[in-house]
Amino acid sequence: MVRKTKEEAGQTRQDIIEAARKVFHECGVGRSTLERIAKTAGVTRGAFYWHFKDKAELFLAMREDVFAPMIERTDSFLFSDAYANPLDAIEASVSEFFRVLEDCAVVREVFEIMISRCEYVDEFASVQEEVGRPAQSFLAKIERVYQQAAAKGTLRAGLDPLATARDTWAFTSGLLHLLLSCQKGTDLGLQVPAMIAAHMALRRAD
Amino acid sequence: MVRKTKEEAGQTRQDIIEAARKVFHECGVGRSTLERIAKTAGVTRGAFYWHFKDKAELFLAMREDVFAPMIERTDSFLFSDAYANPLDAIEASVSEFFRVLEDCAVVREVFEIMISRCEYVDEFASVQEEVGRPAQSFLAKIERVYQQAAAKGTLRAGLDPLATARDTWAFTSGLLHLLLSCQKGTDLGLQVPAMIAAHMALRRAD
DNA sequence: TTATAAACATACATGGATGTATGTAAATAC
DNA sequence: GTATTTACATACATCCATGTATGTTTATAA
Repeated sequence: MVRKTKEEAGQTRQDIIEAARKVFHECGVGRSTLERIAKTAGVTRGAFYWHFKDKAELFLAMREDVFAPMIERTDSFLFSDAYANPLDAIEASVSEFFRVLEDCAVVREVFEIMISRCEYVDEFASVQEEVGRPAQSFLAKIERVYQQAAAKGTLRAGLDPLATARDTWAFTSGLLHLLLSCQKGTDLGLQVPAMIAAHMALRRAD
Repeated sequence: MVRKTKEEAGQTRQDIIEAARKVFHECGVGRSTLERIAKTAGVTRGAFYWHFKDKAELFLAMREDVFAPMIERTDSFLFSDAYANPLDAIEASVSEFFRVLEDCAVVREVFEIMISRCEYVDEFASVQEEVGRPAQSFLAKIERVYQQAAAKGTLRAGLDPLATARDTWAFTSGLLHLLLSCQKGTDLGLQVPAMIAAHMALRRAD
């Protein structure tokens, strides 16, 4: 019972990714030993080295596993034409992001690992750039949507779309970090929807 | 030449803290060996174990070294009575924070270590709480100042001081994280003063 | 049907980090 | 001026994590 079918091998790979998430979250990436990850997945380090080059590659795989669907999902709100007011699309997209973060433990764990359980040095320095890229493109996206709002006259008079986008960008990033690292255990989570609504209300035309 | 005077011993301790900052910043806290920190400071691990219990204690000392003056400084702006408009105090305080962050390499290094070069697990889990406390009290402080602004009529009509404080709180946190982890190397730093000004302008009464 | 290679498990080699125990010279207390 | 303690340096014991090399079985291609 050594050689598995391609399907079974794929499952093993997925098992390792999920084990990594658990162990990374519990021990931090640096202190997580490949031995422990393998054991948690019910395999040996042999299986790990077969599927991944090293810990960094596993980390990226784990991240990609939840990142791609997440971005796809929030973008679907952001670029939906179901909203007459572009500001509603932004609010819905941001709200959805934090709703998933609240409801989905897997997503939350991955974000917690990335934010406060990983040291971005050496092999992980490049990882940090990859993590920063979605943030950068989020800024570009909401700037465009704010421009649409300005064109439609739903953005408060006098507001510059780029400046407004940057403010929302920082707000979103800050909320994420406060939720997952600084203010865990407080009731901040309950305030999130109201905070988002208040943030957006400030930039709506009267 | 083994026993030093109290003064010299204090200098040794400071040397170790500064060496730790360098090494932590370069290798990350987890990968930083006490051997290397000691060597960088020009001492041996013996000196380290004399002055500190373990790596976590050193980390806290390094942090305290720059945190306390930083908070004292920003608070002096926040609570200064030199500003007729409390919103100006908030803007000055936040601006000063990011100015120091930009100008002072030591401060920036410590924040970069705390944000993206440390894993907050085990002994460091309590450290994370300590790091979160200034954030929590910053929220309480600016809420009070926003209340003062509301009382003086300088806060935009209809804005709730607490909600407004939370927004500024998230904005500030996000800007810090974007600057130090996600967007290093971009020109975001240049935009900071304008972003702060725009953020505050949005909540000023006409 | 056989050869090949996939999908691991096992074994081994290596090196480094931590913590503690001990040694020691000089500052300081008395 | 002596005793004591400080402020380290040195030496030692222990343990573990990584990476690679090798072995083994079976799916799969031909």
